[in-house]
Amino acid sequence: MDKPLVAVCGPTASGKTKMGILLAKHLDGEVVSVDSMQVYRGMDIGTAKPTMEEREGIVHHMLDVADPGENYSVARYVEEATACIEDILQRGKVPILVGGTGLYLEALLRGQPFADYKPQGGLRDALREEAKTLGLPALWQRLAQIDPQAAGRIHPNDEKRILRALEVFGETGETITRHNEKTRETPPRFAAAILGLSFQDRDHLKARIDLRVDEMMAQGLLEEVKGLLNRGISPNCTAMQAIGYKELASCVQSGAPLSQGVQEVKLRSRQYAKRQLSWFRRDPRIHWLLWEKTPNFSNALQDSISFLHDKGLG
RNA sequence: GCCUCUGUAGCUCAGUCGGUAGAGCAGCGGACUGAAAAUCCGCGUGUCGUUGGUUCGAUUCCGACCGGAGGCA
Repeated sequence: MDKPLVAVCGPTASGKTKMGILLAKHLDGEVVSVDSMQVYRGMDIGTAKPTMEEREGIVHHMLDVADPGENYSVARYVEEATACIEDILQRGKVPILVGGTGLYLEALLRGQPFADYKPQGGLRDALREEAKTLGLPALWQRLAQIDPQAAGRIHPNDEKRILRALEVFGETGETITRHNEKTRETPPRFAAAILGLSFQDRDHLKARIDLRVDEMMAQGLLEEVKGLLNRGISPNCTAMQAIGYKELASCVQSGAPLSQGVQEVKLRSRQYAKRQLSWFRRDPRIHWLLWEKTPNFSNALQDSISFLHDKGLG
């Protein structure tokens, strides 16, 4: 705690990257990406990873730290990004956390402890298998027996969370409810001044998303996706769940018209932006900067600086 | 020109034997603690093409008109 840093969050295509770089230049900082997909090497266009030119000499961390074939996770992210932040602080620079993955940002700032085991063990697969054979309701019933609170909180259709709760219990002997309680008891590791970027009018965000997807196609997103498939990256792995990748990959495999795939990417991006907003909007710490129609970075920078000043930064 | 079919939510369509209507998708809202660009939950937003007629009452039945599709000439 008590280590001040800056974060920039918001929905996709809201201008976080550019804002982060402006702040880093102004505060003599380095950017730490908070993005669950930009961690993968070779996934550049579709994840809107800043190019070397766009970075303007600002050092970026947590990009290209995993192979698309690996299964990355929040736990690994928190560990690695924490090390980056500590290092930046030690060198007397300001860490600027930039990205739209809400869970990663929250876990990172909180210094979230995770249950001490490797999820690669067979239990997760075994549970998944049981869900198929016994049916999900049976597993939810089991959860209700060992952890009624969790069962009350987790919807009977939410397979991922039911399996996760049973997994934590199976691996550690502790319920997920107890684990979560313990997490909440530990004080946050970092204090951050958090800026949130978005548009006043959702239609303007939609327009920006559409435009950006078209730009990605022009930059060769299709080739990037084909390249990953040719390298033998499975369409089932986590990296290929990324928006833009999974739609085009299925286009390539099914032979469906590309225009249809592009429409799908735009649609899924829009829906993703809504989920991001729903995550960030509930966070009262966030200082929002809302674009009128298009981003106005110089105004935003001024606004940010005075906000940071109030927070004792800058 | 004549005949047939058709017009219902933003889109695709169901339905009302006459009592003002409902699905999927889209959209909107929400949840989220080791896959999170993932996963899950909730919400119907409507001159039932227009206009006359019959009727206590018409989106529903009848006529005319308008738009769309097809057929015959």
